[in-house]
Amino acid sequence: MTPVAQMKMDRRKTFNEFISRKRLKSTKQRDVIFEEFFGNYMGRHVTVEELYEDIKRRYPYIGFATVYRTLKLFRESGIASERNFGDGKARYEPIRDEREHHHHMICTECGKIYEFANNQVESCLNQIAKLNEFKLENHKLEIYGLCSSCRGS
Amino acid sequence: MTPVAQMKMDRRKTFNEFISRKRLKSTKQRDVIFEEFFGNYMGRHVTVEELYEDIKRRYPYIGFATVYRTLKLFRESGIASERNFGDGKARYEPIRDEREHHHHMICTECGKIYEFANNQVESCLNQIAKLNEFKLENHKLEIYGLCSSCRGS
DNA sequence: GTTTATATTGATAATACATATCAATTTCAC
DNA sequence: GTGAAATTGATATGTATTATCAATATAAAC
Repeated sequence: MTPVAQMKMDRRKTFNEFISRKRLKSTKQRDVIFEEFFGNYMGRHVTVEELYEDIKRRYPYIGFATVYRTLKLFRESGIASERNFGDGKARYEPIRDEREHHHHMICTECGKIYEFANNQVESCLNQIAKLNEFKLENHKLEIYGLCSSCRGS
Repeated sequence: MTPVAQMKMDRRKTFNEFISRKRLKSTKQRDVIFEEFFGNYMGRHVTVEELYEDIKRRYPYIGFATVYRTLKLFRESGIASERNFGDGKARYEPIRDEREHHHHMICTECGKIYEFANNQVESCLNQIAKLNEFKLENHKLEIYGLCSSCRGS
């Protein structure tokens, strides 16, 4: 099994456990959205609108609000993260590795989103939190600027 | 002159230069909003609504849209920064020292916002940008978690 | 100082993203 | 299978922000 397939299975397991722990129900719609999200949007940052449009083509019976609600469930269950890069739209991203936090560089010219991870930053943040007696739950780090392609023009 | 008063004067100068460079006009409303923002909101993170309500008490003739537009001008001219801490409302903050970037810790329980600055993080980010041939324009870092008061309860 | 071109203002309409509502339907524990 | 409870999709509502526009204020030209 490929690592990606393995990961997807892990997320499915996590989500199923979440569903049963919270006494929720598993539905066809949630299955479809899960498959689409974890099948086609790995490493990407999809808006609700985009995911909905994508799903609607093959599953026209699935409603807009359901996509919203389901992505929120993904977030609550810890298998997806929600981001906001300043354009007013929430973006969702499948979580690949829950241990290694990664961050984003957003090109202000072309809008492309690059990812990076850095251990030194992580340990800095842990230290800062500790120093301030702050119990770190989550953190977000974004770099805005010009990517190598756009800085030339 | 106190450092704060000096800083305020510097920002005023920057803003006036911005105004004349862009062939905009200086108005009573912009003066009032400047005074209020740089007088009472240093080190704070005010929403447009809050600032508007505050100003309206003494200057009822100043409209909502004007406060919006003016804060946007402050941001464009580089004397204020805009933040979004996930509650859907933009928050504005006077820029005190343009050299030293600072960041925020947000308590998910009481909503209180703490600030911190860290040289090591800054140099890390510069390095990361350099490594990726990214021209760094701006960056945002937020830590979410429980503050020392809230983590006990 | 007067004229004139242009920016600004405030009230409000419009937009956009997100959430709430609710009757019909589906799921699942029994 | 039955019934309680969750879910769904369509749509209404809410909330933050932006656009519109006639009236007004500003500043440059004269």
